[in-house]
Amino acid sequence: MKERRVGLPDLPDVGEGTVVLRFAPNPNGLLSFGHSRGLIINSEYAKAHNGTLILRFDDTDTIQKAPLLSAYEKIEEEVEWLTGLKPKIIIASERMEYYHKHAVQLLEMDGAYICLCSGDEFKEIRKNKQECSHRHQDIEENLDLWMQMKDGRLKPGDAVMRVKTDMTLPNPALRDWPAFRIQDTKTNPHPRPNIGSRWRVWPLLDFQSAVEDHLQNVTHIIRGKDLMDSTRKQLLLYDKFGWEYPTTIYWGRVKIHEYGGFSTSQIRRDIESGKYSNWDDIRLPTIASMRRKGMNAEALKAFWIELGLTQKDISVPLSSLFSHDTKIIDIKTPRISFVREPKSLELVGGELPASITVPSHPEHSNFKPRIIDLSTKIIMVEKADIDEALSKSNKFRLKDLADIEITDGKAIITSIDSAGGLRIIHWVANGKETNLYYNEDDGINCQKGILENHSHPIGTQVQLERIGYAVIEETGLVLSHN
RNA sequence: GCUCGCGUAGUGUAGCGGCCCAUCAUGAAGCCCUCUCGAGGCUUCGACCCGGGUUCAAAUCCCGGCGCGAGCACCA
Repeated sequence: MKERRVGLPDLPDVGEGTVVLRFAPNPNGLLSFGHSRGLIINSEYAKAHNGTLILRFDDTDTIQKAPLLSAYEKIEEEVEWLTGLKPKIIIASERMEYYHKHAVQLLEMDGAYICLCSGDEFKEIRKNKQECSHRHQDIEENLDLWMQMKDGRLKPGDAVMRVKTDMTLPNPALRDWPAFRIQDTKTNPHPRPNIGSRWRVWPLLDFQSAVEDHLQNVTHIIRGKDLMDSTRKQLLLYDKFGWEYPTTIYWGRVKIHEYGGFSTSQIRRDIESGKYSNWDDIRLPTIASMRRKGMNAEALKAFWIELGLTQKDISVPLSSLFSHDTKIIDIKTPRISFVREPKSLELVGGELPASITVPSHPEHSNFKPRIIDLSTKIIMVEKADIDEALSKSNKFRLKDLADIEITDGKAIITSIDSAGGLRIIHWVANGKETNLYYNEDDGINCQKGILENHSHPIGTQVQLERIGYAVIEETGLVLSHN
């Protein structure tokens, strides 16, 4: 039997120098679940090779995916939470000089031209493997047009800079791809105050990313296979500059059963319109939301490492992620009782003590035990359990308390010690009315119930016995998962 | 339409010429343990997309088919 490989495959092409990887989100919103893959895979390799992780903000679109000023710091914090690493920060919008410098250099090498075709016109030309007239402008003309793009004589939509590849390339995506376009930053200023309306001519992803990867000595690019053609475009650019392209690795598409299609832009609009309360709304597939619900960074890490780097498109249920999380949180969550649809029962008979002490965890004694006052002799149990009592057996074991027999709303104690063989149910004495919130089909459900009195601070993750894990918040409980 | 990529149990994943009547996890079923329907332990179930070829030998290499996905934006 061959040995089973565990964890991530070895990183290929690890040379003498330091390994440099990057994670490059658009700060038009906070990180979503999907981002965590790129972050974890790249950071794990960086850690394994004692290399560098670059967090690069690709904030070069001020119109369609305008950056969110507050996202920069928050993403940085999310990255540290998720990876445990302090990444090197690069902000594309603050590095425009470099991109412009390389643009001019490329024009001077006759490796690019300013194209005045409309998008539709060029689409047709590309499809037919033709060349547009602008392709044959001489270098001086191109440099002049570049100036016109920069100084405002050419308006957004009038011109783009295209990298001269080959219009007969079999892959249509690679034919003279666009590298720079004009954005009206007077009416749509960049939200970073030091950038604002300073630039009109902005690089597109393929150019900006390619140049920056070279400038940062990125050694490995690991990303989704939807960016394969992007690599091929960038390779053509690297050839012109005589640079060596990093090693690239791709992963396939992942779909989570429970998550529909969503985009950061859409989430942002929905938050702004009030559909969602914020980035940590429990319905959202964001890192902020998952964190709020108690998800562990380690679970996310284990989950993505398990999926690995295959290029096949996969679809996984959320329960697969939760099973990793359960393993991590089970030992560190104190147990507490929460009764949904409570029905009260009066305890009758038996030698009932005034209070009992119950452990907060079945195996670990590092939690303070719970002391439960029984002086009122009234307890609450779940309606579903009572219903079962009516239909099947009316005998139960109240967990950690007593064997009982239910008749007419009374719980007659038959034994304090467990006689065994009885169904064990949970209960609450002296609880507080509390709401348990959980998301289901893009809606928030609220389950009312009685939560056992406790002294856990806000933010504590607990296990609601027989129900699942939840986080205690100011306004109630938020279900993690069961 | 053109281009690229991918197809191993229900879901993920390992293996990438002989060690494979195929790994591990998850899931389902059952049992054990436990004063939770949680955790833990054990058992069982279940897969190499199809068809050719190469080879003494193919999940693994080649070709064809089929299926799935992505790119062809003045988004990232």
